[in-house]
Amino acid sequence: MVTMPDRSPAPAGDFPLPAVDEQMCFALYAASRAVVNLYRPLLEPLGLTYPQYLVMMLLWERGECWVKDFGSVLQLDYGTLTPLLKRLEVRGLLHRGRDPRDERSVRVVLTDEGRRLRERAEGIPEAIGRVIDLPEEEFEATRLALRRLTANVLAGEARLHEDG
Amino acid sequence: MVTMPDRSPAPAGDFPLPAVDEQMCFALYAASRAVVNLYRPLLEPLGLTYPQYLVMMLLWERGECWVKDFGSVLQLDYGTLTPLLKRLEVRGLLHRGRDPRDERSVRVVLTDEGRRLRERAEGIPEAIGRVIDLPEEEFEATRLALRRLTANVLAGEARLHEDG
DNA sequence: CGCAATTACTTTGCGCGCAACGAATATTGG
DNA sequence: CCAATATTCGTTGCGCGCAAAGTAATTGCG
Repeated sequence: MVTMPDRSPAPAGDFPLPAVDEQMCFALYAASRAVVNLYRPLLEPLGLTYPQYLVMMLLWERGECWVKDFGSVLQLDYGTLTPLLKRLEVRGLLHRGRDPRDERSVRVVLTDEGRRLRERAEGIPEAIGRVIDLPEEEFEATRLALRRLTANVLAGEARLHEDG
Repeated sequence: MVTMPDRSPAPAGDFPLPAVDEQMCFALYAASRAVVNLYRPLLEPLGLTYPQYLVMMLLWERGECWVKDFGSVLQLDYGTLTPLLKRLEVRGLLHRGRDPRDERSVRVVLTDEGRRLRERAEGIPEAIGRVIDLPEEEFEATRLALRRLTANVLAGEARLHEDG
């Protein structure tokens, strides 16, 4: 890398592309990262990352899961889930084991320590809500709009794959 | 890892935690990843990842940038930007160089090849819009709701840091 | 002026996310 | 029953995203 001359190059011309910070995709990307960053200091005392917290919430809700359940609910693939679950197992929060009736499947169950961690996580959603501080109605409307958006995106993607 | 017995363990009890797939944070996380996945096949022919596309859009808009501009607009830190910009430089899409008037700052300018790439990217926003297929009004409302949400999150985060 | 604080960037380490490839088990069709 | 196919999971490689620590240049203050 070399030092550069002082002049400014000519701008790129007219702009058929919308400005980056006015596009839906960027609004989503920025909002998602901002919210995950909000969780970080609350999850750090529990020793959890945000995706690990999602996995633990599903386990707290169901008590047990198969790995493919995490995949279908959280939309994560095995390349992400396998090492993530291994780390949680090493930390003693869960056990993993093959289903004897179908040796392909891996069942995941909470340990007592994993169950106990739930109590320390109970205040998190409310704490997050206080910081975000949006009217309940607007908060709910935004959440539902995101679900419709995601559903449309996944449907559109499927449409592309089946014909063109 | 060992095979496991057949029985299901008892569920975790009552659920003061809302279900994972009904929380705002997960709606955001899922929507953001779904949309980025929608861009992937469109960006792959250009040899760009999604964050690289964001950087290029800002450059197409301004012609040149300082590294800290990417940081403030895209909310990315140097640990992400430095290697990303190096990869784009190796690909010949931009040049990086120290500002002779302030040797701390690094200026980033498009190469001719980087400018030419813009033409191949022009159809992307419209193609994405066709796949998402939401009424213009709802699309816009969701985008603005996300901007308000992000603004509130960042303001709330700042509030936590200044007093407690 | 001198020196502490600040700014702009780089580097390292770690945990995702995802594609691509591969392995093992289960299911289905002939 | 056997072969082809599908399902479930694992591994590898790469590019983010972020924290923490470090470097070099500039600014601000007494």
